[in-house]
Amino acid sequence: MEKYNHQKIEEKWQERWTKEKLYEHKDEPEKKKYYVLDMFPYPSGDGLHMGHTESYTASDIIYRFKKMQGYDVLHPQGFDSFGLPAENYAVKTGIHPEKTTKKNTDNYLRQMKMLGLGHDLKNLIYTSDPSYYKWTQYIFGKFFQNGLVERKMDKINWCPSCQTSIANEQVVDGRCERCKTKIEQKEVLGWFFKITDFAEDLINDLDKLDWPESTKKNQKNWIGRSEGSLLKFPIFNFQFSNDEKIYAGKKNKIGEITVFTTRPDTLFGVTYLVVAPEHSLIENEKIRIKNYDEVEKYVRQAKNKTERERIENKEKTGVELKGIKAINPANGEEVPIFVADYVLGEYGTGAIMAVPAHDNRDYEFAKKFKLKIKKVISGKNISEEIYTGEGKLINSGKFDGMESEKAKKKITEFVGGEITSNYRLRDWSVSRQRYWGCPIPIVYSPEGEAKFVGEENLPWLLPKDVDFTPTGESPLKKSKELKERTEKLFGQNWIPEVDTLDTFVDSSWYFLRYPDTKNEKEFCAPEKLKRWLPVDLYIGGAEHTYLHLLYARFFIKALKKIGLIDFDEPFLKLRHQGMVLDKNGVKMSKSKGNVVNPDEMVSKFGADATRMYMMFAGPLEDDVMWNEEGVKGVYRFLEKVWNLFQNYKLVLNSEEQISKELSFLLNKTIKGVTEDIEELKFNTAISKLMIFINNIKNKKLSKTVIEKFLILLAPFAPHISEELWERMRNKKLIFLEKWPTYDPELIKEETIEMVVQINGKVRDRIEASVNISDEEAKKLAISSEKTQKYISGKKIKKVIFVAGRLVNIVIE
RNA sequence: GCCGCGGUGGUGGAAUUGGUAGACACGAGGGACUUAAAAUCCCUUAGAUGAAAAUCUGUGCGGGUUCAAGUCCCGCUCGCGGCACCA
Repeated sequence: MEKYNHQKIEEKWQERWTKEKLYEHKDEPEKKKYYVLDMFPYPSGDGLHMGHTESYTASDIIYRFKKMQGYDVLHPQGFDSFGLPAENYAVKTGIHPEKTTKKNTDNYLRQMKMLGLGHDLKNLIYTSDPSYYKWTQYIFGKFFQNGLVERKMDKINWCPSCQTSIANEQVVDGRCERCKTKIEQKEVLGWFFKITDFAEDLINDLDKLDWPESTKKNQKNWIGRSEGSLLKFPIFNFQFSNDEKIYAGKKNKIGEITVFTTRPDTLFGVTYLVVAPEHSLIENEKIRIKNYDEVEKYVRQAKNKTERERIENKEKTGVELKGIKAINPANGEEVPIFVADYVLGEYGTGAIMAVPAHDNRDYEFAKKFKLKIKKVISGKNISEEIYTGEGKLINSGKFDGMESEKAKKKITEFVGGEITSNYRLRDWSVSRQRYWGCPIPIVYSPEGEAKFVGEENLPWLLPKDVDFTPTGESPLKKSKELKERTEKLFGQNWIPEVDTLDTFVDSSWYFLRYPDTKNEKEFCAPEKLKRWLPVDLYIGGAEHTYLHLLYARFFIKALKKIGLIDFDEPFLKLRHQGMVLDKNGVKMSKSKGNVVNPDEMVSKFGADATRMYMMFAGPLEDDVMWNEEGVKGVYRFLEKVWNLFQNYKLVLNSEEQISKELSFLLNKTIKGVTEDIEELKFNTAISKLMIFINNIKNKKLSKTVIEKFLILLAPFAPHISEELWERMRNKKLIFLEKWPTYDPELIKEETIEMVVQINGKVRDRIEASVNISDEEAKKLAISSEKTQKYISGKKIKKVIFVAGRLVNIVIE
């Protein structure tokens, strides 16, 4: 008997499939379409990791399954190939990112083939390729022309030593992750996409998506809608007599502060206002603020902190703006105004009304600065002076006795405020002071006016004459070619934009390109968009919940608004894969030295076993603990299958008649496996395949039984299935076969094991007809010997019959 | 602190969505084959009591709803992930 040689089989079929162009997509318009999409990888030097292996295997299973079910399936792949690591590598080694990228993507492609992944390699996408980023720039231009892009000040983390901007993620304890230098905050002018314009739709449309509930909830919270009111507080300048503490009374109104509050019902309890360090009031009232030096110092300190530092500082800090006061519009009371960094410039209006009696943070602040605390809502306090819930109003003039809910509206009306929604979501800053990214297709006139370079000038190429050593300025600024190009096209003294786009821009629309990757006239032909979009199934990590998935949704909504597409959500169904941990449940990382890579696993166990174990270890969305002991289990299973079916002659009986029992088992397996794959429950699908094999020993098999089983196995373990399929003397590839269907008649059971419970405890099991009547079942249950033991002499209160399952006898 | 997810045998996990808890697999123990080992095959494997039949207990903890709870509700607790003074 021939031994199962995974290496030989896998290499053979990977070559054959390529040769026979199995994965190359050909339009089959008569079939129903199915678009299954992977989150394309960033091609790092480390190659594919096990997380990719897991999610790509999952989508590959769906691809093969749907294809055999008769769908026209699009299963593309590409690379998110712009990005920082390649640039950093270039700084270190002088090797151009283009070269690194090519090397890495080639390695990824080799690994994907090695795993038996069936992507259409004739339609790959590289986001760093001009033929792709031409359309990223085209879309940017469309957004620009339609008012969805805006240029404003942005705050970035700046490392003075590395001379570069640093992502939040790379700031550790306020210091640069790499060189440990203290990070500064720097203000730069940058481009923003107005994602906040779509906040409402981004929340509401989540309801129509088949996405994990947790992901939808998280996105909702991230966008963070809150209902509240905008209220205006007039501000006055106070004239003081000689003594600072005695002022002559309110004189001139100098303006007003608008606050956003979710609790307008507590307006009467306001005892001070707070503005964020960024608030324009401070700069505007410079002359009137008597302690401006102190205020300015505080503001400077606050602004220089990173976002995280500002937040981590639990102790409340702040400075009163002396010389000006605000008036509570509800009761005319004078209240002091503070600047404090617990109020954020970017949220709401950057100013709050403080109600220390009913808000935790205001309370802490008031305690520290010895400010008045005025209770205006009656409610049960839990061990503290503050009550943050709603209730009946007190100390609120004519609103006393009113419920919070109603008072919110009435008080807002009373002071001429406006009821509104506010979002936590911020506009998306897309400018990066980097080289290896998509150039922003903008040029500036000598007067400084920004202009889109125009579709005729796309792709607006990334210049090559650039030294990427960081100097504190965008690398493209050093390109002579870019400058000359700009002047040649637009005139003397025109200057190019030198920032590049956030790589999330590249990945926000790539799935629109796949159906038409070679199109030079459009990012995708309208009829192809119509046929293929939206994506039917998207598989990828949950870490993309907030950025990528939200940005892609925004792109679709923006493109629809502009009229370039006619659907409003990109991904109808979304599933996540879990993390791959080591066998002790610890995250894999280079520093811990516990990283397992696909190359190693495939050479040891083969692609089929590696794929199958990933899928068998647990539900797709759960974390997988990579345990080689566990891989053995599926390997043994494959060996068993191999040994059983490798020889056509040994396997077959001359007669095709198979037992009732076997056809029952086969049909049940077909049903179960089909339904499980449909729901991406691959672990239980595989267990059903195992059960089938465990139960066919000593049974007479036929060609069709074995073939049907092989087709069921094929999406999970494509190589071995194809090999055995060929050995069954089939000429056509297994993946061109039809997915088997089952006969519902053949899996009907005639008898069941009916459980008899007494007070909910199982006391007996009786063989009964599936169609047993209520009355008969109860009679049978009560008359059983075992049951009698428990119920004799007791009074039966109630008997419950659940068809096809059980009888529960309730006794006293 | 807030948000999300979760806690089932020695281990990974299953459970028709309120109806037989522990499918499938790993590991472990025993046996067969072998001079021996590996591989393979067969049996046992939630815990307790028991020679056995059997009985009781059991899905993080405490309550509740129900004829019936791993599944639903309330209160805790522990673990993981994310976000962070969001007014």
